[in-house]
Amino acid sequence: MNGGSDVELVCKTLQFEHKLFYFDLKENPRGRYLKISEKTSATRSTIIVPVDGIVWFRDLFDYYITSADHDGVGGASVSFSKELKLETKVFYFDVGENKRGRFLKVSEASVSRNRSTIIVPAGSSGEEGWLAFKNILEEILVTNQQHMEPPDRLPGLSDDVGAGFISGHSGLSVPGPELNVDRYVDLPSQDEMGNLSKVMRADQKRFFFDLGSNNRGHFLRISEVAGPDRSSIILPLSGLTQFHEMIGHFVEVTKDRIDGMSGANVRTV
DNA sequence: GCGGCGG
Repeated sequence: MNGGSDVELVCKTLQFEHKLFYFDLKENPRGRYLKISEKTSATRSTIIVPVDGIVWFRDLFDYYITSADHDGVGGASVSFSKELKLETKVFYFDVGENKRGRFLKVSEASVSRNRSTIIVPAGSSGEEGWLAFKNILEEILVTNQQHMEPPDRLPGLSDDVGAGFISGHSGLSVPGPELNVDRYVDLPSQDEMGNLSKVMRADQKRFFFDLGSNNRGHFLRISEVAGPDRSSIILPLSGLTQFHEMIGHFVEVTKDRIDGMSGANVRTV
């Protein structure tokens, strides 16, 4: 509801069948987001996607396009439902079919707002609608990365996932197809956030966890050190909660195999 | 000249 103050960075429209989709990449002090609205003559509905989610939307559309191709057209309607958790929101992707054709329903559920939904028709001869939609997302991703480097990173940590959009460096912490791990690794500028380092061992291996930051934002570096070699993964803090859930998932799934061993050899440096 | 079963 905060009208006006948000800057529009990119505006695109897609007309498909009798719907008109608006894509507005906008920015406000909390970060960037993509507003996607679907407009028909009587109806307008909107979902708000945090910048970091655009790449996932692109991938999901791609997924539905390719898996629909791979699958026979006609026949039983496939319903691969997926859900995408971004910050405080959950987006649900569902394919459906009725007499009008196949469609992809994307709905956003967030606290304190009623669920909003956009529905993207697949098209009559394949998945042209989804394809066109994906292409727009692609263009927006490119524009966001190339021409629109955010000015200055805002101060403050953004691992508070309850707070809404992450600040400042949003567009650059996207775990996109070309995540530049090297760039992160070689610009350490470490420890301006505190002494938060931990080490753990598993079997013969040692793993270091280090919070760090560079001009692109804050991150957690997890390194496996073997002799002179160190290999790391660099996790933007915006992904930390999701990472945690991932680990939790696998802990759960492998529970019976690792019972009694957890936590035995973790210590703080 | 459309239309999407959830509440």
